[in-house]
Amino acid sequence: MRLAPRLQRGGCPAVTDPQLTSAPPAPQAVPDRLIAHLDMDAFYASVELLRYPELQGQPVVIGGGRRRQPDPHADGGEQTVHHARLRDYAGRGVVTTATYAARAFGVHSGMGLMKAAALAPDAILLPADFDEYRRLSRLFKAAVATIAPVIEDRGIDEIYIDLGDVPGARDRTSQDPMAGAREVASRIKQAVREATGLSCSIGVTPNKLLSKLASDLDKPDGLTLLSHADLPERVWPLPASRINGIGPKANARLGEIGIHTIGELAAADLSVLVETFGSSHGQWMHAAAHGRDERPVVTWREPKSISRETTFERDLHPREDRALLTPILTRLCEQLAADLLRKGYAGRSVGVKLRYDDFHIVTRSLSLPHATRDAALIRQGAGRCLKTVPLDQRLRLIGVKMSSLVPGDGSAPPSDLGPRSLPLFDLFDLTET
DNA sequence: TCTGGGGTCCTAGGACCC
DNA sequence: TCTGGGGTCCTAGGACCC
Repeated sequence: MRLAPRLQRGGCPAVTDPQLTSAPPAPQAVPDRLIAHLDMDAFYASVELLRYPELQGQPVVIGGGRRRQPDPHADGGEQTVHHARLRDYAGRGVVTTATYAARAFGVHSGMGLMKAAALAPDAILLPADFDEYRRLSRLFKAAVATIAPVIEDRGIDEIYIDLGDVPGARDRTSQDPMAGAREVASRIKQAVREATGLSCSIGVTPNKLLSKLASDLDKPDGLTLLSHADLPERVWPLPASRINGIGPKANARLGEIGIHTIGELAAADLSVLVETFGSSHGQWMHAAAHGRDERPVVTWREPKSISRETTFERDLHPREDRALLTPILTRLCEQLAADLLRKGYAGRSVGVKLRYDDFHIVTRSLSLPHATRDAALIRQGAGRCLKTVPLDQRLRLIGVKMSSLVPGDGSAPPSDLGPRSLPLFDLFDLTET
């Protein structure tokens, strides 16, 4: 069951429960928040178009292989590059991103490349270059930070920005109460363009949920401002699946009870939603459809887990292909150990993940006595996990994960590893046990 | 011509402790 | 011997997101 994103009370130091205060706070005294969501337009594909401007306007798909062609411009750029066509692809890759020209053929992120090739055989296929995408990601985020420093990272190509304390963002004119926010968002778009040569789309609303929706309303290169008053006209006609957190499963169940749009979800009987999705998820959905979301912009969180996984070029049998599987697993553990070292964490829990040829997934994990980032100990733990898993069916993927992360190398004495090992005194327990 | 890799959060049952 | 409840940790699975 999907999370019901918690509707937290955002950043209020003194949480005021109306039932506990003598005078309820005046609604006008609490100013609306001003939250932006910024989404880079077809990010990976647009980065590739910077590198290969001659592909501008053509259908281009990013995805698949790990090989990268030599940079045609590195040696003076005179020779013409011969790009791979989608029709020549054979393998198990998926579309990571597609240019808008390729999307016109029905190609979209997550689609198998073989299927995409059937739709757009002449599209150019480029392998992903994550180092370059990360470089431009840092550039655009740094550019935003010069104007609005309160930023929540949501991955390589999108962020939330709290505009609340940005000078001028709350300025209003008689015609436009959002004039200040509009001006600040325009400056942010301009700064991103100057720093990277790329366009982005921004939504500005009172909360993250609506801003995420709004940034998608006018893509590419859009700027959309919404208030709660705009809900009936701009948001309620949209499909329920546009709400961040309503995925394919929840959407299908909504369809079964006759709910297709956000407006229908907003009008739905709360008790029916709670009955269908459970108390927490049902109430969250109802609140979301009414545009209510108190989550704060979070500028930093500790990572919860770090993992490595790989899909094989062909399905492997756990026993027959043991000679192939063993070094793959060992290598994943070594990469994971290196990731932990680089990021400065050790983990107390080791887990493995297997995807069988029928796509069924099995996971196993175990807790270690001490946190570690040692490849050999990770490998040992993964081996123990594998002993408890069915191994009579071909595998498509194998993965290793460390969780229960602690900062450092895991060498701290056990007494520093957590509350479990600290003496606990119960002041109210006067009995001897 | 099936469907990558790296994450987060939630649920739920059982163990174990008080 | 049974009754009773609350809390935390561990583990497995699943939905969802970028």
